[in-house]
Amino acid sequence: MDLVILTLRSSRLYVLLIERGIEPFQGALALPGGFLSHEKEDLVAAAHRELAEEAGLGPDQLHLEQLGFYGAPDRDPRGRVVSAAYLAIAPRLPEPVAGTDASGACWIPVTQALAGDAQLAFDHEQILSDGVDRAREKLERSALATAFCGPTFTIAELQDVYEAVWGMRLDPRNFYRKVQSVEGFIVPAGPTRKTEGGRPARLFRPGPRATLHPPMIRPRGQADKETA
Amino acid sequence: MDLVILTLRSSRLYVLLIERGIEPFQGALALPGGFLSHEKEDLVAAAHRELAEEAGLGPDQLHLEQLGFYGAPDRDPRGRVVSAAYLAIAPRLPEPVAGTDASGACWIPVTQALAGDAQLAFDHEQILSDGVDRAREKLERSALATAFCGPTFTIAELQDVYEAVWGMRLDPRNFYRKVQSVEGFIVPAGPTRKTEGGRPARLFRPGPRATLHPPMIRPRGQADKETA
DNA sequence: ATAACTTCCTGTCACTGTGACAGTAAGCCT
DNA sequence: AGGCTTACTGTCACAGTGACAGGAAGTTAT
Repeated sequence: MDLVILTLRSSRLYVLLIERGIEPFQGALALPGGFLSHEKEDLVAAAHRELAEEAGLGPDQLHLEQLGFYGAPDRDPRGRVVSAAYLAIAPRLPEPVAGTDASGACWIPVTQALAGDAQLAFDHEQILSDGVDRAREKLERSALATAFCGPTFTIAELQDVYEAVWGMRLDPRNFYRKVQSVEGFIVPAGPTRKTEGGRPARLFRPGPRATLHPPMIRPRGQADKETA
Repeated sequence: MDLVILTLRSSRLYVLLIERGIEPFQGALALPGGFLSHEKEDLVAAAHRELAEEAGLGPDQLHLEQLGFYGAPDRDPRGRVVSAAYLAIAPRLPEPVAGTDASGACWIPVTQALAGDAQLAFDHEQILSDGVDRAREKLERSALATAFCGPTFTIAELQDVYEAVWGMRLDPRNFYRKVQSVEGFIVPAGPTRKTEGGRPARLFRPGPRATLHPPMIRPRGQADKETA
């Protein structure tokens, strides 16, 4: 079982990778994962267990969904290993990795992990790519973006999520209009305010609606955020 | 491994089901499937093999994609069985099931299979429901609908696909405008014509474009086709 | 042949939602 | 008080859709 754990750090999309301590691919970076422990363990429960062990993440305030299964006969030199991949979205975390048992766990920018120069073990580059694609698509027509944020957030923070995952800049004014027009996407969280430099921003919570209608539109063929 | 094989028959969406000959769930309807035969067989190859055995469908002119894995500990009374589910879309077929080795294979309307009165084996009702949902979503932003048709088709036939899968009626004039405006979705297939009652219709082939921009819009909260 | 009928295809108009802008409001700092 | 930063509100043109009517091209009936 492999896990694609995504989060946001300083306006960039990061993935949790682990340096392998054993062969094959010793020393290379790989997605966290493992095998099923008990005979009667649920797959989702196993994913949550791995998530707690490797990243110290509890099952609350965390999005977890099936990504796919990867079963090419030659993906593992030891023989046929069919792996179930899960996609997890974690909110912003204060510290990279807290007390875990994994040796070399670290957050790596997705752009860097997929650049090609960082060789990932097995077919993990493909799995990571599929996971990021899934996240990009789900931002369009679901409220998944709120999973990247804490319990409350500002609209600017939410926009930051979209820009980091999609890798492009968005117009703040149109973004405000859009997220406010979709009823039930985000709801005001009291008159509370948080500040950081300029005028205080209103806080919001995730709303009851899970699907966005009409969907968020991802501009096509636009310049990458990195080049801006 | 389980297969959700969908097709269109007389403007309705059908799924291929098989009456189980052995316990557990003997006599109940189930999705076709099987276990991996050779140690080094690819998963997709295994799906194609099952597809040929159970439904007589070759790998050409057939859409096949991963659907998900189902691993609840109690899904099979014999113990933990993790199953990989595939979604297959087959074009209109002249006869239900040709010379296959499966005993009681038959096409069943999806509405009937999901009605609840037809108890499916294991968690196959859930898998089928997920497969139909996947197909519904992919019709919105991909050219998957052409997989339900033969090598050439009319626009009315394509609309039939959308109406059957979505379970709702669409306006033919707006549908014409929409599919023609998306460049590369469908391309004219010669000046050929086919007829059936009224004015002959132009024939089209699937175009090079796999994704639809802007996407096909599924009307929300509309009356079901069956009630019209 | 002509009319009726079927199905295929083309237009038109109002409205929703977006892209692309400028401008105001509300806090901090000097 | 002025300047700076960030948060928020409006306005206009345009693309795309929903909801209609009407013409085009065949078959069948009279």
